[in-house]
Amino acid sequence: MTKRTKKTGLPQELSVGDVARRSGVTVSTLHFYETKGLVSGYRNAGNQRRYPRSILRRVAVIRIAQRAGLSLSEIREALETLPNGRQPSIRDWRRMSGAWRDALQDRIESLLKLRDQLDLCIGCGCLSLTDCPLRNPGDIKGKSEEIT
Amino acid sequence: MTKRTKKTGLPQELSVGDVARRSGVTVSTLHFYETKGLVSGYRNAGNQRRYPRSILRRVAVIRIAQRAGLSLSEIREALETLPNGRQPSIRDWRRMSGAWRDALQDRIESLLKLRDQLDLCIGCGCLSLTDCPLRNPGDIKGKSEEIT
DNA sequence: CATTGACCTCAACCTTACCTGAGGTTTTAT
DNA sequence: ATAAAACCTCAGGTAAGGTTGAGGTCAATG
Repeated sequence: MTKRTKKTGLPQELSVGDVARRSGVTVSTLHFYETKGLVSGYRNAGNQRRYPRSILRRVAVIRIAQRAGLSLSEIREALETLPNGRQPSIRDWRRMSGAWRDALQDRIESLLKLRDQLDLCIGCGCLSLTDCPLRNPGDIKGKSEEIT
Repeated sequence: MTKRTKKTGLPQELSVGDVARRSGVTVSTLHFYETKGLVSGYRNAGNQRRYPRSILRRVAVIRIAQRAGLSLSEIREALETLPNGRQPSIRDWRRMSGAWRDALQDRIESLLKLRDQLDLCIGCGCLSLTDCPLRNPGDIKGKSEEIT
């Protein structure tokens, strides 16, 4: 554990281990995120990673975006839109999370559609290639030939 | 293309290429599925794969289950519950797809929850570690210590 | 001031779901 | 009968998202 400020009991800079414990990701994941350009920090005299407390919010944002279905590279791109490497402010967070919410909504809608098709088709069980929406996601009508 | 029955114009047995064209997966995917125990067929005198027409339904079922979010090994397990390697009947299909529908429903619900939390938190932007549901998916209250 | 836990780098490995290509055989069409 | 198209096996590759381990350094503790 990195040393603590006497007054607050809160460390002002965090080691990888601190960040790992507090953010719920492993140290190796933090290293990995660093190689992918998702997080960064500085090094102390002994070449050990040190992070400002804002890293915690950044990692939280990354994990939320992952849950919403974004890939790490999409997340990196989104984080890169922050002016000169700033940590996400409330305003930034609002903009990014709004976009992610919409992507998430799209995903949800396509899953709902699949679920409804399943509901329909569980009853009939036909799985007709030309007619069943489950087999024909794009709604492309088959050739004249019968298939299944 | 495998040779066709004179009467119907429909091949009674299908080659990998036929299956690929008709099912929308590639030949290499069919090979791959075979190594994973998801599909099987027999071999002709020249060691080429031949499949009964029911393979098409089987592949369709696999792809639907994938879209619903199941892994290939889960799908294999489900297909293995079919008595003595039978192809899925309407009854089987109903049982499996019912279970998948429920798994899909769970996924949808967790995404909906995430979306609603995003909606709430887009406004506030706090991302408080101890209070924000987005940062605290399991609803576990943090330690006494303040974190972010 | 020595020990022990935490860190460092780098390379290799893991899982899922496939794809690619080399080198050789079989089928189909002409 | 022959050439082209399709098929075969097997090894190796890809991408994402990490994990593991070796060999060595740094820092907090008694």
